[in-house]
Amino acid sequence: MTQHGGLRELGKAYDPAQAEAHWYDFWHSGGYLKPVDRGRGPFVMVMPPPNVTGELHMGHALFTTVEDILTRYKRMNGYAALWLPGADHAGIAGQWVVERELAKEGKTRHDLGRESFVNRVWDWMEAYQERIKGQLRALGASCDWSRYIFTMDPGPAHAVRVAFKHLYDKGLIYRGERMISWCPRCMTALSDLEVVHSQEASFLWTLRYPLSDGSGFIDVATTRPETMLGDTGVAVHPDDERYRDAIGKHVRLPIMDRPIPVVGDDAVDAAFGTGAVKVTPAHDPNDFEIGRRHGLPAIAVMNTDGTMNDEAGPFAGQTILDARANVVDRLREGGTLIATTPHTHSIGRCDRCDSIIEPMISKQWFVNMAPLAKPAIQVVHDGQIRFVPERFTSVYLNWMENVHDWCISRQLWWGHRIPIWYCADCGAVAATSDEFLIACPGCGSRRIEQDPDVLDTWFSSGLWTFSTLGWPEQTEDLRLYYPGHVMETGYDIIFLWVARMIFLGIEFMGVPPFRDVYLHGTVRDANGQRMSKTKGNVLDPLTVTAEYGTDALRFALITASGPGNDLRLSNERVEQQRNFANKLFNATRFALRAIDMAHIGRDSDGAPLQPVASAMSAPDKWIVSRLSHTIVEVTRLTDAYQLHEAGRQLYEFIWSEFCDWYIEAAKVRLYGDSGDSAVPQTLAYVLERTLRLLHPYMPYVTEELWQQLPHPGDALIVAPWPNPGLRYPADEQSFASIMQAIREVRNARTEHGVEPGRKIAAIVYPGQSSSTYAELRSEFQSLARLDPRRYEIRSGEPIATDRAVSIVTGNVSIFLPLADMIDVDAERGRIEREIEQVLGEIERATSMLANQQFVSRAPEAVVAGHRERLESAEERRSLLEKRLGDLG
RNA sequence: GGGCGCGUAGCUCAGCUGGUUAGAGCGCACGGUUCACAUCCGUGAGGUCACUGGUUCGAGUCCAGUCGCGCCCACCA
Repeated sequence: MTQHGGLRELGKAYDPAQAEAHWYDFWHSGGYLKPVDRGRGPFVMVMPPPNVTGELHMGHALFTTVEDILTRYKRMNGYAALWLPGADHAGIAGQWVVERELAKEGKTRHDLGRESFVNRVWDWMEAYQERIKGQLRALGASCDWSRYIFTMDPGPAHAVRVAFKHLYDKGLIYRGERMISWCPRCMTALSDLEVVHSQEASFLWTLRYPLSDGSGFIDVATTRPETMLGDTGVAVHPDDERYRDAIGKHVRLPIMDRPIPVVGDDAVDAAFGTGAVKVTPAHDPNDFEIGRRHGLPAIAVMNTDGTMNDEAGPFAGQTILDARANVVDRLREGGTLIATTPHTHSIGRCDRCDSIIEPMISKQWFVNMAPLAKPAIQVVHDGQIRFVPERFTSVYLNWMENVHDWCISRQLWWGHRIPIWYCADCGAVAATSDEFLIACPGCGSRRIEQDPDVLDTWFSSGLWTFSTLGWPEQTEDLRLYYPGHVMETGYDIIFLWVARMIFLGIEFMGVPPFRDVYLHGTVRDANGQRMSKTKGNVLDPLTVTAEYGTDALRFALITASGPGNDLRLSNERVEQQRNFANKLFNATRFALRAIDMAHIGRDSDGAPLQPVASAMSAPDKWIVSRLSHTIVEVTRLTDAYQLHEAGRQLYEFIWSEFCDWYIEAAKVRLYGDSGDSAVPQTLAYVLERTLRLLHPYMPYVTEELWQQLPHPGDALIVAPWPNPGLRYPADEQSFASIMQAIREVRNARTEHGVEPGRKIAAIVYPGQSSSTYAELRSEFQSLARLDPRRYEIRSGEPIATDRAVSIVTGNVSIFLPLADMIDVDAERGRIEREIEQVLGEIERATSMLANQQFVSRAPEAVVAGHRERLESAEERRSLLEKRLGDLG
């Protein structure tokens, strides 16, 4: 094993573990993972930084695969490819994993205090960052480790403060008392996006509120009876006949026994429930708005920890759910509970901990979105940013056009501290880009205190495309690598992350941070279920990789489904791709034996020369031509982000065309006595380019094998992307026709029960294809397993041969005199069926060609194709009919 | 209440810009130990492309509608 590529012993089967350990080091230590200017300018992709909360999962394996393919592809195409890795401190999720650890020791973060708790989280982050780096390497990620960066590193932290101050100074960040989503378990405010809504079964309770003047009552329907303790009004639709007279009157709130007004408001749906709504401005976003319109006070009856407060009177101290039950009981006893109806409605839960979210009025920091959204909509509208697949464009626009202000403060300890300081003396509020403020900028007082809250983790993520490059410093990296080209991530974080990178990129850098947004789907298990630890259906990338190899996992992931679609992964699927890697490995072993014995010419770069056309026979030209075709297709598909389809075509080309047909045909000349051939040259040429083509998709096995072959340069990872070579249409066709004939002979053999090993006689009337059959005589003989002494190629019209199976393929007649194995009647039946088929073909083609519309409107080539087809079908029919006549 | 995706062989999915008789892998059936590979090779069976209508010379592919499944967004008590 040499440090610099070089020859390694190839075993009998591909051993991924050995190759992976060796080649990753080779790439890394060779400096190939850093961007190197090769004249085509930069290609930049910033990695979505994994949360440092644990192990990598299959979603990470998927994004690594896609991004690594794109990076390797661009690198081979001569771009200074920068794939910038990093990790995210994961705010609330990061805090939570450490809190859970503490819980095992019977402690809470409050037992430690803020400072030592944060230190504890840092310990976790440092340990797990190393793990995550190792896991990314194991997946073959060819990212630039010299630029690896963490969201809490000094650079990004400084960027966060500078960005905050800038937005604050510009009036785009403000502090206000608003209705926000509150998680009573995490004890923090959340943004709308961190609340997951789902339909859950519950009840609709109807409560009776008596009018204060004794003239009757109003029934209200609610899903949250416990909030009635904080009711400060009842709302009805102003046009609702039933309640029109009540507007302006008061009702007496049961239990709390206080008068609250009845108001008329358009927001009330007269058709729902009783048409009257209790109004709790402190605990419902709708009620908050209604209350504001009518000047109703907001009485908060809950604490931030999910219990009732003193305003809840007799229920103070109870949990919300207990209070609900008790309030309902109490109302029932008092006769004011009128009905309890089963009802499913939407419940919001915390994205992290699944607790039920409470809407609460709270003083928080917000980003004023309207001015930022405007240009972020524009750049997508005018095509500066493109989504792949395209359908996500409208998803993005729809969200951005209706975006609400973004609540960015979190009552957590772990994260970027809000860079705002309050002066105890003069009451000044000061934003700073420094880590600490010594004195109040207003009055010079030292009695200042920093806001205790931290920022939403996505605030720093939103700056990631430039904070990673040194911003706000005007670094060389920033100048060279901003804006980037592709942002690859999951469709589930379009709003959380992609949208925010776009408007923050525009705000701070003046131009959008990337051009193409490639979105991948979710990796599911074999049954289409989301993988989760509780379900126990998780496939761990490293376990799978250890068993089948990284290349196998990557290829399984990439070929499973296209961009934007979810995909199913199973061990069987990975195993299939392991087999593919092994197939390629063995094909190369085969080729190497032939190549080692031949003197293979090289071009000026060291790549094997294209074999001399005059020395090539049809199979050589066929495979070279097919390779050229595959290069064109894989290039086109990779450029179009159709990586799954590119992968499939590579699979087809390598397994079916190269291995099953070319190598099998090549053996005839290699092992035969035909003397010199272009086979070793062709093998070297085709294989070397094929490995280059496959390298982004299967980096390890290709590097391993390529190093064994004559090749240009030192490392496949930086070898030039192959240009399509020559096409040989005539040879492609002639070999394809021989392939078809071979298949038909094999078919006939199987149908007639000929033992696989037995060599049989054959008489071929090739007609116009005589030169093809003459040239490929040995290949045909060998692959169809014919007896050389009883294999004849005859000219002229086919002459009946008794007791023979007859095959008509193209315009060629083949007779297999199988004597006693032939049942004449069955043979006649078979031919009749074939004639029927051909007649159908003839009819279709004839009617199409008779159709004036078709002939005049369809493209020339399509019409010509049908003409040719008709011609050959006619010929085929006459051959078949003659044969039928001969059978008597 | 809006929006999106999916429905193609028993299963999982391709089919990219509409153009022969719709493909792959797995599974199934039959048969194979020749010196690249049994992690393999050969042959085969299997599909009214969810349904209805339309556009077109031509539709799995484009349009409209229907049915079924899934997802996203939205402050309907």
